[in-house]
Amino acid sequence: MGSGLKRQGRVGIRDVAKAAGVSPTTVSHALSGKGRISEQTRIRVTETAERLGYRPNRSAQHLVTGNSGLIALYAGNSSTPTGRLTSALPDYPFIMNIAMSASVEAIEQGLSMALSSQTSEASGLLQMGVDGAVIVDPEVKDPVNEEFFEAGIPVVTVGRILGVPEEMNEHWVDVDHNKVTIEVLEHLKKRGAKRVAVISAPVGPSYVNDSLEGYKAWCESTGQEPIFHTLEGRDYEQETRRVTKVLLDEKDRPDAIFCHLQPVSVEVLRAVIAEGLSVPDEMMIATMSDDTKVNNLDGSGMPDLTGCNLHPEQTAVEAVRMLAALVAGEEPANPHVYIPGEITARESTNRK
Amino acid sequence: MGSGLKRQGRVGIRDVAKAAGVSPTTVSHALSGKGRISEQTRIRVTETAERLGYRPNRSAQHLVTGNSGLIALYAGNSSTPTGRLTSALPDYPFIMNIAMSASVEAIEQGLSMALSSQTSEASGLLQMGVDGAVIVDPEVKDPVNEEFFEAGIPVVTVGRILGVPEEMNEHWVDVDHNKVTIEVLEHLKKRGAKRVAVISAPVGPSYVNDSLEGYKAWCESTGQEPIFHTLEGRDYEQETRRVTKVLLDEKDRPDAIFCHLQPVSVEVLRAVIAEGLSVPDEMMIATMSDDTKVNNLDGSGMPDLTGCNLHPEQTAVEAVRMLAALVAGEEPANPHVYIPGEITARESTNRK
DNA sequence: AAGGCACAGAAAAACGGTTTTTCATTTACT
DNA sequence: AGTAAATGAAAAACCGTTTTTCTGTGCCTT
Repeated sequence: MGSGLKRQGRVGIRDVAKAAGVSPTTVSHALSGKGRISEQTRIRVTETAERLGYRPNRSAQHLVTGNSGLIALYAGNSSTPTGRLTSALPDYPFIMNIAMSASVEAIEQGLSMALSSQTSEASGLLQMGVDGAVIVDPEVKDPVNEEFFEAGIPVVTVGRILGVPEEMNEHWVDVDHNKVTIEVLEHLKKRGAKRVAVISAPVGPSYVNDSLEGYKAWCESTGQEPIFHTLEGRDYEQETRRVTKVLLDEKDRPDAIFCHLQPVSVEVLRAVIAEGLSVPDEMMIATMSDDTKVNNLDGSGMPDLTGCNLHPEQTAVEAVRMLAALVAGEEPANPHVYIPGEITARESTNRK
Repeated sequence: MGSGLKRQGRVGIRDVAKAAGVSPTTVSHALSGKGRISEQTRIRVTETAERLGYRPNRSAQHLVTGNSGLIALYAGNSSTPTGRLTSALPDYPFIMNIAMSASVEAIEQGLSMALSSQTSEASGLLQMGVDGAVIVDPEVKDPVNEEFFEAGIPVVTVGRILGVPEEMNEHWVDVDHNKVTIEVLEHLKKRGAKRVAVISAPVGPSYVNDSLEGYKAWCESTGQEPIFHTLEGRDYEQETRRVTKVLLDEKDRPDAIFCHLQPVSVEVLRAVIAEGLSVPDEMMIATMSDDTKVNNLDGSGMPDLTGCNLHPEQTAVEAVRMLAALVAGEEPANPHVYIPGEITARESTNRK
């Protein structure tokens, strides 16, 4: 008997209360830390709950607190130069890793997360009454930002929105692109690079600014003249080849190139090799966004690309935690979180 | 006043009841079609609800029905030969598109969806009490299948589990790979191909079998001798180059190659061009999995790759709908759904 | 004409928590 | 000593649905 019944064995707050010899109220208070109860009771209740494997029913919690328990993850149309209007989510492993980790962390926090990569979807979720949103690589131009802001629901961005008043972008998590850029530059220098050029992603996302700032500061301190190109056109592959050619044809040719985007660095790698230069001996190449699946080019005759581990998982977890706090009405410990990234050295910079 | 209060204006079932001059019970019945009420009342109530913009509170619904309102989307470790143990989700745009569309359809169905790509995550969600799961490209070997099955929660797979008893894989949505394969072969033939070779993904997922079956049937009917290679090794790029070389060196060389995997066909394209053959004139190349971002190779000097539109969005929607029905305790209209795919002809097969 | 039976709808009882209110003890203060 | 305040915990109310049970009707049957 009972095998056909749903969730029948599930232990509820009343079971815990009975087992601990207290009232349901006390259990609720003990676990949430909200009421006034003695430390002794709190401990006893907590242990009992743990022992029985009590898990509060999320629906019941959300019902009484009045929120939906749903958060949105929005990664809008990417400004990276793919040449087509494409949503960022499916295309970039970095963002996908964020989505995955965010999803499991949301569950952990008693929330669930819906994916959206288009304005209409985001608006739909807003109508639906989401409790909050994580916006990945936000852009000033994107109307979605304002929509969420005006709806008054909490938002945490991954990356900052540049050029808006502080109160419109109060909470964010960001990878320290400035620092990781400098780390890469130092690495290149240590491996013998004399002149390092940068091929930057199109301006828009904050990471582009941060990285370029890091580069300029580094040039300042090392005395190197800055050499950088920012991609702009619709066809990034062609643009990349053009820029690469310009760099290779310079009288005082750089001997290392650092690109923001992984596909760009692959293209650079191809172009450089096609030009007859050896990598890494005559030219070192590194990328900021790292896609391990693609960067490991074993057997293709091309060296594996040095990249950066930008810790998408950790970034996601921090963003969701911050958002969960905001949704619960608490002010997060720190409204701005920087995640450190680090270099993943591979063959393309392994000059001896 | 009230601006600080949460969701205060939200219209509930009582508001609708009051406006329609009936009891909340009647509203519930009118909307769900469950109780016994007159057609006239049902219409009046439905219109009132519509007019007021009534949206049922999901948490309240889930609370009373006893389920969590959460479904899992699981895409396990891919068997495609990346050479590394990598989770399928972030790497394949096809799967990501499924995840995105599934997420929004879940919301539409009053559910929310959690992503998982690792056994541990899937198990965690199971513990958490998910109401059901969508498993993408399931494999017999994956213990997750059995775990869900034994937990007795409804599962819909995208693609079939081969070699298990019917009752272990009752519900699935599948793209008709057999048919789409034949469509590609017919396309190649019409463009003048005399001998078409196939480079297949490693066996495991049902689509590999289906496609190869289609190929064999087509060969049978056209009288062509089947020429196919199945990738197996850990290093698919090297393996692909080896296989391509074998094909090119044959005495009666094929003049068209159809690959299951998009990265494989890119590698084939490179190898063929490197060999000095012109595409599509001397060799046509097509792929089954289509990644528009990567296949459009404008400006790289390589022709765009002909692929197949496998309709990941539609697939996802069907799968989630079926699962939603199962979760609600209904038997879906059709336990097996085939989604038609079609060819997207591009330059790599545009022989004149 | 009375008993039974559909029928349409309303009232009441869950669902599993949280929050507010109430109550019974201590402790503290004049 | 008597009252006020502080403390710890229980009781009650509530969140917004669905489900179960109940109440009137009017109609059919005999």
